[in-house]
Amino acid sequence: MQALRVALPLPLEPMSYLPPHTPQGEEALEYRHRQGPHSPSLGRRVVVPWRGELRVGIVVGLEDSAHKGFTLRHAVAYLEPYPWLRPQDIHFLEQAAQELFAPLGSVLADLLPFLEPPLKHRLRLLPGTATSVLPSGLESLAEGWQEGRGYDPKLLDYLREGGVLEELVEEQRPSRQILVPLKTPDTALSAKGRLALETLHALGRAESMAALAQQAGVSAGVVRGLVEKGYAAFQESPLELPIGAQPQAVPIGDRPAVEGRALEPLPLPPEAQRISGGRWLLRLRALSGLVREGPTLVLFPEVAQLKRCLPHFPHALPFHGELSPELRRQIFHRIAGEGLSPGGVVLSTYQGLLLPFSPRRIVVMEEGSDAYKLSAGSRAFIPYLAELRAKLAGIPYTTVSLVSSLESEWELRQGHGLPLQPPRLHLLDMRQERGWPISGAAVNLLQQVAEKKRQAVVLVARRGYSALLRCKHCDWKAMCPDCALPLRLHRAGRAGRLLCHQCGHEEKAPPLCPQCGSEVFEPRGPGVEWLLEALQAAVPSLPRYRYTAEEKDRLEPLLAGEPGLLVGTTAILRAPTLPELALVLLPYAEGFLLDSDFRASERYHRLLWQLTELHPRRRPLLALQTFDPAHPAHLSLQQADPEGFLRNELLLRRALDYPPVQRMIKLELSHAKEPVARDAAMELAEFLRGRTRPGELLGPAPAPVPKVRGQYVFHLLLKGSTQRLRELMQGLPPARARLRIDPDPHSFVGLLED
DNA sequence: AGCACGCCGACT
DNA sequence: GTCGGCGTGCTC
Repeated sequence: MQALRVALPLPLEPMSYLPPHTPQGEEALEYRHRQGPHSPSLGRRVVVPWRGELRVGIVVGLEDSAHKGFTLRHAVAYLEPYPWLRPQDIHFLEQAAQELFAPLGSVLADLLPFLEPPLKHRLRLLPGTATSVLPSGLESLAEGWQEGRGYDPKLLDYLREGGVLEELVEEQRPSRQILVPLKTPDTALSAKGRLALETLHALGRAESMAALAQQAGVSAGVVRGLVEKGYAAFQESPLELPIGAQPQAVPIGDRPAVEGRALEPLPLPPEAQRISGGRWLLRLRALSGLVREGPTLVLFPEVAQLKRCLPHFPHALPFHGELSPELRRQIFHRIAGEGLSPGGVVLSTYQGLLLPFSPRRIVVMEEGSDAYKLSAGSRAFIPYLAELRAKLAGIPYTTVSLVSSLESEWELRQGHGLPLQPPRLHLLDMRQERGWPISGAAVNLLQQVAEKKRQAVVLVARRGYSALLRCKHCDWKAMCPDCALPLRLHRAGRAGRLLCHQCGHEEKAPPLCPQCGSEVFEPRGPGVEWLLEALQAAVPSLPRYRYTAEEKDRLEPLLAGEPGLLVGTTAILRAPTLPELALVLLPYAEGFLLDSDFRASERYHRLLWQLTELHPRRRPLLALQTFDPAHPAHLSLQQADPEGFLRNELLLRRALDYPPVQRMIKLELSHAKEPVARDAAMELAEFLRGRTRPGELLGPAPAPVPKVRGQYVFHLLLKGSTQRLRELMQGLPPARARLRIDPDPHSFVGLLED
C-alpha cells in the first residue's frame, strides 16, 4: 500500500502515514484533472495523529508502506484539495535541509511558521460500534456528531487507533465581522444617530462599533442604537489581500507613486547580478527596473525596510511576519488553490521563500545584513537559500545592496556599481582629542547643530550606562555569575544596577569594592545612559531622545523638525527619518568592532555606510571618535570605495581559508559541567580528526565566551566545500553533551538559541 | 521540539 | 523510605 511521507514543523525528518480513511473528495479529483498527472496528495497539508494529538504537516513524498517494519497509522484528513507546495518547492525544501545540515521539518518550521491553522474538529463513533467499548467520558460520542473540543485527546486517540472514530477536520477559516449600513438615514433618527449612519455610508463599512463611534465623533451607545434599530448590521467578511494597500505614512524624502509620480526605473546592464552602491532611492529605481521584467520575488532582511519600500511598489504583494498568520495562509490559498499569480512583485521577508509561485527572478536586498541569519531553528542564512532556489529554478539571482557582502560567490557574480559619492566624514582621533565620552571637538559640532536648530544622531554600541564596572584601586570587575561576561552597569550612582545582557542576571551595584573595599569605581565603555548624561552637560539646549530596541521615547517633536538629539543603539537604523538630520556622531566607534569574529570588520564597514543613508536625501556629517583613524573601513568611506575594502578583506579571508573561500560549520557542545562539555568536544574532535585533512578542523576550543547561562561552551569548526562538509558530517556519532550545529555561523559569541 | 521513562541525591 | 533532578530515547 502507498504511504505518505509527512513533514511536520518539528526538528525531525518526515514521518510515514497511511492515507486518510475518508475519500479525498470530488474536488481533489477534479483538481488533478485540471493540473495534470502528478500525485493528488503530494504537497498537500494533512492532519495526522501525533503523540496522541492532531498536528498539521505537508506531504513531501510517497513510498511503499511495506518497507516499514511496523504498522503505520492513518492520516486523519487533508486540509484542502490542492497542494500548498509544488514538487519543485518540495525539492527546494529538501535541498535546503541538506545544505543546512538540518532536519527537513526544521526548515519547514522556519519557512512556514504559519502552517498549522486552528482546526475545526467534529467527530462521532463509527455507526454500529458497540457503545460498551467506550471509555468513560466519551459516552456522548455515541449520540452523533460532536465538537472535538473538550474531549481528552489521549482517549480520542485510543478510539482512533481502534478504528472506531469518524472525524471531520477542517481549517478554521478566518472571518471577521464588519459593520455595514442597511438603511439610509430617516427622520426617526437622532442627530447623532444620523451623523453616525451617514459616516458609515460614507465609509462603506467599519471594523467595529467602537471604530465607527470614534470616526463619527459620537458615543458607542449611539452606534449600538443603530444596530439595535436595524439601520446597520454586522456582516461576515473575508480577509482581504494586502495587494495595492497604501501604507498611510510616506517616509520623508521619498516620492512614491502615492504622490502620482512613479519611480522611474533605472536601466541596468542585463548581465548585472550584484548591484551595489548608489543611494537608497537609486537602488529602488534599480529594483524597479528589475521587477519590470516579470514576476519577481524580492527579499528584505527586515520588515521595517520592506515597509519603507512598499509605497514605491503599489501593486506589489507584501508578505512578512507582521501579517497575521490567517492572512499569510489566505495568501497561500489564493496562490496555491486559485492559481492567483502575484503578477508583478512579491516583497517579502524570508517567509516568502516557499510561496508556490514561479518568479522569473529572485532579488535579495542588502544581502549582507545580519538579520538574514536566523538565530534559531535551522539557523539558515537566507541569501544562500534564495540563491539555491534561483539555481534550482534556473532563474537569475540578483542582489541589490548599498555594500555587497563577501558571501555568495562574490567574485563570480557580475558586479554593477551605482554612482557613489564620498560621504562627509570627520575622524576625531581620540589619542589626541580631550574629553570623554564627548570630546571638545564633538561638543563644537553639537553646538553648531544647536545653533542652526538642527538634529543629530548619537550612536553607541551598548544600552545601559557602561559596558563594565571596574574598581579603580584593585582590578576587580563586576562579572556575571552564570556567564563569562562582565555585567553591564545600568544607571550610575546610588541606584545603579548591574545586568547581564546575555542571560538577564541582575544585581545591585555594590557601594564598596567587594575585593579591596575601595569606594571608587570606574565605568568603562560608554552606553546610551552615559551619553544621555554627558550630552545633557555638554549641550543642555538640545533635548535628548532615547532610542533602543527596549526603550523608545516618543519622537513627535523631532519628526516635526524641532531640534534635538536622538541617542541610542543600532535600533536607530530602523527609526523614522529625522527631517533635519545634520550630524551623526559615534562617540566610541571601536565599540562596534569588539566582537571576536572574523566578520567584525566587514560588519563595521557596512554599518558606517548605512549611517551615511540615515536621511534619504541630505548628507549629514558623520563624525567618528576613534582610536584607529586609519582603519580600512574609514578609508573606504573617504575614497567612496567599498569594493576596494571588500577586495582587501577577501585577501585576508583567503589567507586564512575563511568564508567565502570555504564554507564553515560550527559545532557547539554545551553542558552545565565543564569537564563533560570539554570531553564531549574532545571526543567529537577525535572522531573528526580521523577523517579530516589538516586545516579542515579547528578546535576544540572554549567558545569566546566560555560560559553562558551556566552552560560551558566548546566549539569545533569545520571548513570545506559544501560537498566536503557533507562528507565530514555524515554519520557523526552521538555526542555526550548537547550538540548544536550552526551552518555558516555569523557569530561566535554566546550560546546558540533554540 | 516535547514528552515519557529511568536512574541517583536531599528531605517532608 | 520518597520527590525530583536531568540524561536518553522516541515520535510514523
